[in-house]
Amino acid sequence: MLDPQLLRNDPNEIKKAMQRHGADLDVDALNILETKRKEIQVKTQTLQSERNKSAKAIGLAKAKGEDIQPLLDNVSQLGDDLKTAEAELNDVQAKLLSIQASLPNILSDDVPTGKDEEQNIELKKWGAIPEFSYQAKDHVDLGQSLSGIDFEAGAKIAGSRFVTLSGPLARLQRALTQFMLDTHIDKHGYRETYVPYLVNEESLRGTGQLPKFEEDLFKIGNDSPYYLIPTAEVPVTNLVRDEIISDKDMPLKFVAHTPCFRSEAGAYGRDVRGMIRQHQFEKVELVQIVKANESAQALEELTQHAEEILQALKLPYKLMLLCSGDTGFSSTKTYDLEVWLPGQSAYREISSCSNFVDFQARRLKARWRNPETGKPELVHTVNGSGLAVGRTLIAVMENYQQADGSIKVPEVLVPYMGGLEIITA
RNA sequence: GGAGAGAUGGCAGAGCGGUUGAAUGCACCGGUCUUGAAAACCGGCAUAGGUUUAUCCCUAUCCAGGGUUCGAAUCCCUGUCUCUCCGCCA
Repeated sequence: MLDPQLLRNDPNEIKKAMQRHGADLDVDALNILETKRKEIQVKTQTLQSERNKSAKAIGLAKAKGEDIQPLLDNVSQLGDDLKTAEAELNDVQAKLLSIQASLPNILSDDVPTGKDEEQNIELKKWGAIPEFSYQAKDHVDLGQSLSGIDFEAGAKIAGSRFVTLSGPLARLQRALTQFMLDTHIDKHGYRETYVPYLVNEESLRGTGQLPKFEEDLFKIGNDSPYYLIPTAEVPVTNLVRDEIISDKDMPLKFVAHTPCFRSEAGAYGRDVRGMIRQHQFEKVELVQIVKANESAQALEELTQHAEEILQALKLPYKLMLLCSGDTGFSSTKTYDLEVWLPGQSAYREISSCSNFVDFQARRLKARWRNPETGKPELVHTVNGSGLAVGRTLIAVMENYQQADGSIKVPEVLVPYMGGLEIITA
């Protein structure tokens, strides 16, 4: 959520910023509502003030044993007026809030203007693209010939966009997860966290998935529903909801491994082959809770931490700066890491790292106490995948494939594979 | 699943329906004292919103949402969460 103060003071400037992020703001409607809000709020507060005064007067009179009936007569109308005014105020404020909730974050100045992913900027290319003396196989073929990936079984048990892994490939996915966690914990200083995979509505509001993106989520129950997490960002970032963090605990750096669940409602026909786009996938997520002036730097570092995993696995990748049109709703600036997939002869997203500044924190009421002022200040939140494990598995399989269909185990993973160096059928 | 207890400031913990935004203690900040520190003493110390150059002032907030009342932290209802006992269970 944007700073309402900002919205009030300079709506036209916000409108411009919103257009860059592909949203619009009806300034006139906003101004009308704002004026109305002020008027009704003043009226309501005046009435409340009157009520409080007379209630006190009555209390005093009663204590002295005076006749309070005339005072009571005086306030008979007040209650109804107040109730009407309060109802009106609630109404206006709800409307204002829904406008605010629908507005995306203001993009950072260094985010290039652009329509879609075509206009993203390539900042870096790392690693040599492997060459094969044969037509490179994709992970589907590799996995089936190794009897380690079974899409039919996934479909039978659950439905489309589900998969089962077994044997060494299942272990390879676990090895990747462990390797990522260990690296981030031991080398990058993150704190391991275990969190619920089902969350309530409030948590999803906090991180901005609700109210706008409900169709991307799996919902369970109706009266007070749970949602399957689409990313660990939701439960992990909500750790700091309604908290005031002590200065000496800042910054907070969390890493969590969770399954992620996405309905992929808008993705019919996209990536239907293989396990690129699943309803359920594993991800290791990095979350940093930092002071306001530290978030830009934190994004750079966090992205670096994700890159180091790819480098350790010797997987070729590109670092992309997303353009305005491709940057997510809550983000001010996003880097994507795209890994090379020989089976597709293409780079595909494997990590997305974003700086949300105070946008999530405002909703979350996530603050830290600044010792200089003694006052609580909103934190900044930064997060990114470090990495999407399912896609990393694919990348390893395809990049480490050998002519006979076997897969070499990346050096850093061998200890996690119980010494196994080659996965064969 | 059954029975009971509870939810109050950064933390702990008081609070007869009536100047209670809330006692007290701890923590924190400033000061006195001290060679320095500790102790002691004095003072300050919630959050959000409205108005304001600013001070002031006003409003809201004692888990959440309703209700009773001139007036609710306090009474009633509903929900959420926590704790204790019993049962069940990985």
